[in-house]
Amino acid sequence: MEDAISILRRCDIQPTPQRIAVVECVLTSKSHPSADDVFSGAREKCPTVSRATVYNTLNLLVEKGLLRMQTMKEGAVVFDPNIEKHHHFIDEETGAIYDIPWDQLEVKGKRGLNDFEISEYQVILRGRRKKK
Amino acid sequence: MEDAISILRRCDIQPTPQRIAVVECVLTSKSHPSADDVFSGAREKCPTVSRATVYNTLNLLVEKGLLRMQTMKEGAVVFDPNIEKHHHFIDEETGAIYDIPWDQLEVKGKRGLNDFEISEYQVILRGRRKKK
DNA sequence: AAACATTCTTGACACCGTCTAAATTAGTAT
DNA sequence: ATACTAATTTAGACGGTGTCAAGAATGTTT
Ligand SMILES: [Mn+2]
Ligand SMILES: [Mn+2]
Ligand SMILES: [Zn+2]
Ligand SMILES: [Zn+2]
Repeated sequence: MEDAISILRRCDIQPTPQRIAVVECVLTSKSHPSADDVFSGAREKCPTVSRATVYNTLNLLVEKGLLRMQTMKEGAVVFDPNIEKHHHFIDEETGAIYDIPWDQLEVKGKRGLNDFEISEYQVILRGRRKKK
Repeated sequence: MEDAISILRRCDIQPTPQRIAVVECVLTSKSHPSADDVFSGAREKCPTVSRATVYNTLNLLVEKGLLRMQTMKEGAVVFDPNIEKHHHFIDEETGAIYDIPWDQLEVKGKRGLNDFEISEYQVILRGRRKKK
């Protein structure tokens, strides 16, 4: 796993303790944390970090393409460290969001949408995860 | 087009002037209005209606299945009077949301998702609408 | 009219996300 | 090292969304 400082430097963002804490929280996450989740996590590594800095850093990471912002459930957007194209499954009971690999689903028929210039798309599935 | 009063009666909701105004605004809409859009519209028909009543009525209509709540853009959920299964295209420049008929897209490959019990799904496409 | 049930309005509240001004920090020049 | 400057962070205010509780209004029953 690449170092948080290296990641920030590679994107021309000065690595500060606050930003490092945010990066370590959000980029190592395998889930889809909200800004507040990241804030809580970053606080443990850097107890002085403020809410504004967390938001600023998250938005910066989105701008630089290290992170995707997704609006999939009401109440708050979530941040997705998985920047590869993929789909999502949302467990309606727990609220958990699962990544579905891109090649697991095939979407056909986009030829019919002549009026639209599609820059991206994804399938959003809802239901509940089978407990096995 | 069925009468707003008839719609409410059919769903065992007492038709009041406020609820009629909300229903007329949201169910005749061919777009995807936010709660605040509905509030503005309902105010014109019933200038005394309050924000709380608009929210209460919208939630009631969702419970009764006359309306779908969708979270597709950040900031506020939208309400969808089209309760048939369909997909959505979001114009990233204007924010407009367009319905894509269900049979215009085909999603295949759900066989691989054995761990998930899918109750619903939709494709969300983003881009910009071609001006022709 | 009086009592009751339903609905509506108002305003408070919690939360999300942005913004600004001031304070702190880091970097540079002398 | 000191002074100056630029970048960053912080704290709090702010506007917007959505919910809630208390009282007012409305409508129905006796
Ligand atoms: Mn979470
Ligand atoms: Mn709108
Ligand atoms: Zn994801
Ligand atoms: Zn729709």
